[in-house]
Amino acid sequence: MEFNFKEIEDKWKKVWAKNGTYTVTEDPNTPKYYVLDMFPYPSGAGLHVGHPLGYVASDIYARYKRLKGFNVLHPMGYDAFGLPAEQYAIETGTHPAVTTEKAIKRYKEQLDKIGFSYDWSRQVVTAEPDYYKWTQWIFLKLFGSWYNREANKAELIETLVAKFEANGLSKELAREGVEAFTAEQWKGFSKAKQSQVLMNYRLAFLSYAEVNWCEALGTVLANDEVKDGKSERGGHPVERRKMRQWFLRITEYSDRLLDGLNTLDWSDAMKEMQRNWIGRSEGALIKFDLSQTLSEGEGLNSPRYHTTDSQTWNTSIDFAKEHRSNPTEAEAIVWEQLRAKRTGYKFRRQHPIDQFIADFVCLERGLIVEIDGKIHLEQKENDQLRTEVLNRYGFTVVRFTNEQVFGNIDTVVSKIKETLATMTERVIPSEVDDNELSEGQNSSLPFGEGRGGVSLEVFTTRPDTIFGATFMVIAPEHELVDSLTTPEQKEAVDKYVAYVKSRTDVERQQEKRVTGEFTGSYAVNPFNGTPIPIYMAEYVLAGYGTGAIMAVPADDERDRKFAEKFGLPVIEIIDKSMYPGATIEDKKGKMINSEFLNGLEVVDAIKAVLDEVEKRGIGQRKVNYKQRDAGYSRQRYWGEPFPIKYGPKHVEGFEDLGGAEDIPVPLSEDQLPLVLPEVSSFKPGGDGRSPLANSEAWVKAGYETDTMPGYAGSSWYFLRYMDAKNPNEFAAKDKIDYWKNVDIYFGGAEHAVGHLLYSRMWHKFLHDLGYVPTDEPFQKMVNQGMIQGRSNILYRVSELEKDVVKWFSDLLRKKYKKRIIISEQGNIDISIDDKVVIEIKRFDGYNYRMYQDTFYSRFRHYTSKAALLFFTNNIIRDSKFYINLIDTILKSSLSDGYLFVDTKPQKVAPLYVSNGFKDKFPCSPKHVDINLVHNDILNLKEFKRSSIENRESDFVLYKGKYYCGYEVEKMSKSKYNVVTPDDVIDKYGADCFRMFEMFLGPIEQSKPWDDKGISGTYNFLRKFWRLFYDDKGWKVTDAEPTKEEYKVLHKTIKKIADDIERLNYNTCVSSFMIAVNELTSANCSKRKVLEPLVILLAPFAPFITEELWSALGNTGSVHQAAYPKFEEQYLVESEFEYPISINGKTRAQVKLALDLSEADARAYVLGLESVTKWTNGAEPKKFIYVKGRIINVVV
RNA sequence: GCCGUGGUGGUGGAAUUGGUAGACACGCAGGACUUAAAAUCCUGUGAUACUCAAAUAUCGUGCGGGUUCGAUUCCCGCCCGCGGUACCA
Repeated sequence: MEFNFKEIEDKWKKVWAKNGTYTVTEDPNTPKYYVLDMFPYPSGAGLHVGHPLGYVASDIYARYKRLKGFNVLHPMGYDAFGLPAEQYAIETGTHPAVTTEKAIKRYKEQLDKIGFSYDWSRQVVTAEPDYYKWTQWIFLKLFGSWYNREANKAELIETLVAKFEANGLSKELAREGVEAFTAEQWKGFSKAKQSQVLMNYRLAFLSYAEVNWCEALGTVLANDEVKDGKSERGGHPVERRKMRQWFLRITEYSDRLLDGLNTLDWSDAMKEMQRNWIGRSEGALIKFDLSQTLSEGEGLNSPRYHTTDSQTWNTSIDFAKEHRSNPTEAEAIVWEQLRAKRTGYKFRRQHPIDQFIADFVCLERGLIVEIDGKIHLEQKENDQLRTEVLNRYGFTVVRFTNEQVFGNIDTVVSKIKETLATMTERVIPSEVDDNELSEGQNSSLPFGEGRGGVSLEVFTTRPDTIFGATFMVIAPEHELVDSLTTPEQKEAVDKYVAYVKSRTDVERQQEKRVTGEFTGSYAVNPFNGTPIPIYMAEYVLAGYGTGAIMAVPADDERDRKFAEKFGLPVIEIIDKSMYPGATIEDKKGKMINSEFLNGLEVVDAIKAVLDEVEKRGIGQRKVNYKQRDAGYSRQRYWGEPFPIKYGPKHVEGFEDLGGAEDIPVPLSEDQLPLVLPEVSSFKPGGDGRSPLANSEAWVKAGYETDTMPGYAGSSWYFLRYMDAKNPNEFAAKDKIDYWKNVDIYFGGAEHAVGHLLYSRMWHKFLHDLGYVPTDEPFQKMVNQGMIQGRSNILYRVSELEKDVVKWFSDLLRKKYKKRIIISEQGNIDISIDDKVVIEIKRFDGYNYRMYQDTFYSRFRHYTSKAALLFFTNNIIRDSKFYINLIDTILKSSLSDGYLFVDTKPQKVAPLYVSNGFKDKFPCSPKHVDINLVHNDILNLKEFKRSSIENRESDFVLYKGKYYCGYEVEKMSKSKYNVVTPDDVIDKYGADCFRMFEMFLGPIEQSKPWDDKGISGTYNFLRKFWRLFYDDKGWKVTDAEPTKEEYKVLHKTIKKIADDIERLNYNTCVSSFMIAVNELTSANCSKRKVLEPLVILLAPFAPFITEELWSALGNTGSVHQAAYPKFEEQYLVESEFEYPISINGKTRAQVKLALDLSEADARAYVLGLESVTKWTNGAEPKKFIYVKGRIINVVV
């Protein structure tokens, strides 16, 4: 009887489904075991061969644990919200729900084919309201909670409010940016003000963060949609833009997330990555005063700029700074218009005047611009008073509303300009004495208030190196950039800031070139007053520490490079001569050139300098975390809606606010789920808002238009599996108490610092509120490697002028050698012998006449040379013609006054060149769907049919064919390199597919997909089958196995059980192969050997084993059988064949009894001819005898 | 850049605690069966040198050093691939 996998697999799939073989229920009498897979995002491309790698591994483990007697929870579901479905919706108009449902159906089909033992009754889908109701519910809990640092756990916000009501803001409760208040004051605060204060505590809170804004697409882009500062789709410019967004206060959990790692059975690598991500470092905040002497900024001595007294300045400046870094959207827009003297006058923003902070002020003319409808309401309440006071100091105030700013910024700006035009220099009324106001300034008030305030604060982990700090570096987006920049440096700084703005954080840190710019200002070393120049550079990020560093070139590699490039001094401060081999960053050595620190060891110096810093009040010790609070808003449609309305218009009880609009108010639990509305269009809602803004009803109701990010639903799904259909709770308490947490979690290492940190935080949070009994969600973690794809690459020819000029001039240079000159400026791109000049333009498809006319008028006067206008598109396609043309002109007399304009390009279409030509053209690589490619040859017909853009494409072929390049990389839809398991299963069956994936190599290792070796696994299954059946049929006997046959069995039992526990599945498959090979050779078809072997193999190949189990006459399922016992007695050996090494090199083998003593062994071995050959009879220097391992003779 | 991880025959990989490098499988070559092919089975297969052959020697785990009787395994310094780098999932 032949092995017919199709029949067998169909048959048992049905039986399992009918019998509910894999359905589990909570059973307090059986030990539980929870085996979890990272759930997939159901992409339109379907499951690819990389997904099942982890699923097969976990399925084997789950099945193994069941055979070992555990009650195993092994569920599957879908992370169904996500960008791809939304992108598809934008392109095609298909609702993401439809796309997603289709994809899920396909995934389910594919998964079922592979024979997984999932309990499908527990399936969850994050995009279904039944599920996201609870995601929203948890969000409400986060919003309604704060982190009590004293209790070191999250608590409901009510406990905080109670504390405020009792004692006001106590020292323990102080948070950055929260102004002190008493209990009485708290009670007197408006609802809005209270809400604003509480926002500093909530675990889900509103704040500001930069996003990738693409004006042309009118949308916010994900980081991987941005390449080189341009949008990946369309190549439009992308800018960083600040927006108000939701955040999760994960930083409150940083320490617990770190400590928790010690209790987890994860790989060291994984723990290390999380530790480094959280990045706890102990150091100090140190304030560097700004230098007065070296700055030449305006107004230092002019009374006109003294706008408040020193005490008020000091309290106001913190507010001002805070506001500067967190402008409202309207303020940000206005600032864009006012900054950099765009109105002709210098404006400052968030500038303290008297006891107030002006939004924008032009000190020169005394004009204040106020934007209303913003967060700091305390100012609003004093509008009247404020205007009066400001007038008294000689200021005029103009006000605009948010609506005016959003509506028409141009009108606002021209109004400001008009007002400025009517004003003269600021007149200080006589009754005000500016000098009086500025009394005491020389000690505490800022030199250089005009340059941003008192001091520059840095965070450093190496305060001991402060005497080696020869310059400071601030992030280009640092809040003080504008004020630190001197007029002379302004242009350069603006240019640099613009450059940095176009780059992502990753690009900035990757940059190998050293870039930066001098601000023109200086700080002073707080210990010895040495002036230190302040630079800005992209390698300093605003989000880390204070966004400013003291650079110590002697002790930091990056700082050193920077110093070299900008010619800054290096002061050696640590003598490492007594530590040879210590690297520059090791904390070893003796301090030198460091005043009071001289002679101290680095570790002691750190302590000493910290004490001194605190004593002198120039800074304090501080623990800093690299980890930031987690951005939780996405300007997208396909995500969970926030259960939030904005008061007061839309929420009862908020009538008392008068005008303010942006106080978030949570929905009540019974209003959940807040279901995603239908929208008229999936395109962005305009002005950076999500497509939800396209729903009129939604906007009218005052709902938040952003949605939650991808990780919202996936941060807690493993809890829902415990009680997937519960309509009343996210999961019932008794079920959570039974299943507790995940025992083993299979997933990719790519989630190390995203999903795995967020989930841990959510779990800890739910634990704090008493909803889950465990503090950690995933006890053991297995990282399966990725199966990489083999992508195919097309080479698209660039038609950018600069690329083409370079390429074409290189071509010409080959022919004319040194006669070619490339011109950097003007209209001429290339000239040859000054006889022929060539201008190269990228033709945009319109205005051909315009190109022609400008060209003629420009070159008409050229009487002694030929001027040629070529279009990039045309030259690339027919370079021979153009070179011939040039050649003809050079050789003839045509050149005098000859003007040539290229004919209009036939079409503006992408041009691709075959691999082999790619170096001959200016090309950029582009992925192509591997389904359109066979053996690296592109199917042109199908390619052209695949999209509108492709239909227009042109090709440069090699021998009549288009050869693609290839690359091994992540298998993903966006790289068009997905291989699905379906074909493999059709051809070889699911058992074979499972075993082959395992056989490929260790699961934690990545490897490119290649099914070349699959026939080996297939042969194994057939060989196994043939132990039971031959041509004549069933051949299993009840005969007693031989000792050797038992040995084969028990060797295998031991090996398989050991390897499964260690998750070395690839060697399991090898051992099965060895066992089958040995039994085949021994012609063994004995039940006593084969039956246990069937059970051993069952977790790997569930179908064939079930069939054989039933054929052996068993009634139940093999997957519910008992795991075979290993018996040592069959493996006991009395002899071992020792390798005999001479000087560590194996030269001979000899069989010796295992209980032989060293002396006997020595005598015997040294007498061997194969040994005396090397020793020449002499006594060896050494004789090494490792029992059961090796014998080594040293001569 | 930073963090993590990997590099072994023509290929995927094995070697579990420092102890016979290349298990198992693919591929390839030769042979058997067959009219033939497929399938199946058998033999060989790291490189080099020598040899009719058997055998033997030298080299060999990304590169360069080191520790050790002995290193794929431990240490130091490099090179390259892959994953992550906070809005792909």
